[in-house]
Amino acid sequence: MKIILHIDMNCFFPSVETIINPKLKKLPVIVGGKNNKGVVCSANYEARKYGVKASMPMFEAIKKCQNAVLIEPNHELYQEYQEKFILLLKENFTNEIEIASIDECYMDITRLSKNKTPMQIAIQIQNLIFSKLSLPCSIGIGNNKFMAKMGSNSKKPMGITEMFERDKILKLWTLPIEKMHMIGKSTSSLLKKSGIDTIKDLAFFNINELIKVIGINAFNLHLNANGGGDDKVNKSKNIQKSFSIFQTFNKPINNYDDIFWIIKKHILKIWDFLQTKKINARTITLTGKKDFKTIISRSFTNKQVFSSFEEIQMQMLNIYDNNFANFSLKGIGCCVKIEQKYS
DNA sequence: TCTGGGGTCCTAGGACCC
DNA sequence: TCTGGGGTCCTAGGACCC
Repeated sequence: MKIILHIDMNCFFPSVETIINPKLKKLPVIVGGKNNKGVVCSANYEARKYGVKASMPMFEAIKKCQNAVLIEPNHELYQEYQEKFILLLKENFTNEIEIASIDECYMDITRLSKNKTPMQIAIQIQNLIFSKLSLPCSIGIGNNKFMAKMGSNSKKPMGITEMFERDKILKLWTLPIEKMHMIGKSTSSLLKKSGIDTIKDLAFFNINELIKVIGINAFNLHLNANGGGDDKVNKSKNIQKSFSIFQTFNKPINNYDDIFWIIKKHILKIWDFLQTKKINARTITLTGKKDFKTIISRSFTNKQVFSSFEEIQMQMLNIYDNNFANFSLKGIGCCVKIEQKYS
């Protein structure tokens, strides 16, 4: 049986901003879109006291917390701090780390737990990250990734929660279905229509009936609801697969000159990224947002990797001409799929 | 006269996450 | 006052090859 940890940085973006600018300490901080536009990426606990939550529209957040310090997201900075805490974990604990997102990772500590309990290791990790980087985190401990993730979710900030088989009945099954990892809006609404309101309901639901409700995904979710799941910490997932830039406009646009410059601007950033990282791409995707729900994407794959900025630009404009020319667009995004190197 | 089956690559869209 | 941006993974279907 493996021992898996899930490390989750607490309100990571505001925490990093506070390291850079210690004056923010104890002030309500909201990282998100500017000028009343966009949504909240992340808010610290001082702001959350006022009811500010991630993914809430900015205007609403500002209304709830008028004295909040507003900061535009700086992804490069957060990336830097992610690298720092991952390095810290590798140097002091284990290489068996799977990065799950900018502020979370899984660790396989099976081998480390010969001499210490998982709880002791988790406490050490939490203390180390806090003392070296001033970053608070929550940790979940389980026998697979799902249970570890559910553990770290259950106590924030600075929590450590065991989520083993023996904890299933009290800590997992009592949760409402929408609190389950990988169950979002659409799946939870399907499940609720079938009378599944808690994770326990899901665990006891007939698997064949469940397949009829949510399709092939039923197997995995049913396994998870019963406390099982994937226990392989997969280092190969740490490789980035794509890179994209998206921009939403105040008003829909269909003027070709405007479109041309926006696409060019996006591709310049993409080309710069490819050059800096010394990586290649041969598949590009243009995404157009017609309204806030209707998103269309069209892609093109070249025989060889693209060798110049101009080549990508030409193909991207081609995609636009052939698929989007008649629409007004509320947003435009460009994406490249990264070709993995073989060694 | 009938028309398999395995495999790969590509595309579009959807669900989910932070 | 409207509802961001950057990712991952999965599915299903079509084209094409042998």
